[in-house]
Amino acid sequence: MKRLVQDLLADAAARAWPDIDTPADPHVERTRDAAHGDFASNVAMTLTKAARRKPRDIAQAIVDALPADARIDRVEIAGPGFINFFLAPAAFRAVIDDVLAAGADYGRRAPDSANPVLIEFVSANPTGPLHVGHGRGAAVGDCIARLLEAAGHPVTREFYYNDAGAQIANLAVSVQARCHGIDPSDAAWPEAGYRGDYIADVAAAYMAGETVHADDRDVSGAADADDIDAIREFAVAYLRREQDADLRAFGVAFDVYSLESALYADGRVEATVNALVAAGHTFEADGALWLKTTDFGDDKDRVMRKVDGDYTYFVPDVAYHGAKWERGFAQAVNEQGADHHGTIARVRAGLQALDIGIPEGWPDYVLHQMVTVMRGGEEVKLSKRAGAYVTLRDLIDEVGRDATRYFLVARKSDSQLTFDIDLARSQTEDNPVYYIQYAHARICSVDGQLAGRGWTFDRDAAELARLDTPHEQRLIATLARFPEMVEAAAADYAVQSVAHYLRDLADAFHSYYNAQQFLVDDAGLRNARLALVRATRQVLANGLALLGLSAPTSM
RNA sequence: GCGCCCGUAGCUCAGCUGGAUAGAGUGUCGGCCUCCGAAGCCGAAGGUCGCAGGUUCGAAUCCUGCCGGGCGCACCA
Repeated sequence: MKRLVQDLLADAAARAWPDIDTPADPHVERTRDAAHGDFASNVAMTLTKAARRKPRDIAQAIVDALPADARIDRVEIAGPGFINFFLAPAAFRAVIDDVLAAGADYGRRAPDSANPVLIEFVSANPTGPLHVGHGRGAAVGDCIARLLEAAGHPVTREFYYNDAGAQIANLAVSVQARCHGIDPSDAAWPEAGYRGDYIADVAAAYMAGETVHADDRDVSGAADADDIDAIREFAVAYLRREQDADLRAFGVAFDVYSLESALYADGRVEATVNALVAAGHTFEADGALWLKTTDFGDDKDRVMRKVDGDYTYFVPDVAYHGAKWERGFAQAVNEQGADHHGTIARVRAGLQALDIGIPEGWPDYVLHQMVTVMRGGEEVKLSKRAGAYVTLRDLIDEVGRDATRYFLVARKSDSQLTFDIDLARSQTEDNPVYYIQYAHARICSVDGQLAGRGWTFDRDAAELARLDTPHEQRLIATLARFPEMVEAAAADYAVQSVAHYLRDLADAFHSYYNAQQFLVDDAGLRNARLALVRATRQVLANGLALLGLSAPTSM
């Protein structure tokens, strides 16, 4: 509908002012106040300079040139020069049939294989259990993936992790110490070792010769406390298995796992270094090889190869993203914690230096701010080394999967988030997610009542024209807004919009429910109201699915 | 010191990329179940949109400078 209004306006403006450059895509928005119609546009105000006329005069000229359309009831000029559109009631109500006909596809665009998107998220290193911050990344990333799918993109969910490097070496040393019976309170405990109790679990499993399955690999514990390579391989597999179990419990699944070690094994890292050297963007200094990332907007040059001959993590990062590009993803999204924002400029710079046609702003980044966890009125510090830990698993167990997911996506990811565990637990009955799910369950319940009274829903008997109360108007308008919301949220990676929309929709429904009886004797009215309510249930379910939440039929 | 993010009702947060009288939830106060589920509804109170300038018909939104909070600034990832 918004599209229609935009097209009419563009047409009218062009005809009213053939000489000026009128917008092909004029700004149109939904009104907040019903007195302003259903849609409003400010085009007239934006043309004051070019047309050298008063905004209201311009608006009048545009309105005079507006093509007639049966779907538009009337058009008014208001305020400083807004053009307000009032939809024809029949066109307005058509959304009910649209929803019922489309079902789970309402608000979704047909998949377009020409626009695949890769979204990388979580990407936690296998050095410990996932914590709340990873949980936010998982919830936000998965929700973005769902939004992009709804917007018609084939989506690949990818998890990248470092399975070599210094952190992993530290992990292996920590597990080895536990294998030798050393614990963090002993003098012999490694300096920066991971102190968490889970390290002891890994060591025990390794010494017991357990076999773990993770990421399509099986690894058995060699039970040899002196074999550091075997320990490392086992520990990585063990912790990856644990992370995946938690992610599955959270309703998050990945299509592809990428390992940093693979980039070395297949020569990709070496090839990337050679390409960068050949492109002339490198130099040697102080015994190290550097990349002139400052040529591409970074604030300082970066070391690629250290004095000891090893590459810095930044090199495989560039190699990895170069590979992503070559896999055909013109759109790629990286969802990460904001504490890694410093790497963005250098990764993009490295990709520019490769000179293989990657656009400057590629890939897109969505950064989520820190999650502060409160428990017992105190902040719980998240430190893997200290071992004080609020795991994602804890939250799922204590707060519930749906509520945890909802809380983690209901806020703009740019904002810091305070997750009060006690509050989330004690407030389970006041939880916003229940408010939304309750609306869905209530409608299902109405359906049950319908059958109990010997009626069935009959769309053809529904007299939709009788849906004229303010509650009904508001509910219909909210249903009509869903596709626009999905499109905008997908374009902006704005997961919180979905949560807020669902709140609004549930609100519109609950008010209606309390104001009007649906199961009335008058069949024309009853079926009309049922059509509206069923359409509402469908959109609630579609929206909940975008967040990865369940749509219970009873609670 | 430099860079990024955030300051909106007592508290937690929205605000559709510059629009009309700044909105929800929660908390406080007052109402609503012989009636499809009260995990609900209706109403009241609650604001210098951190501060100061600037841009223009119009600013919570864009620009600049301050103030406050967070996160980064490795030959760690």
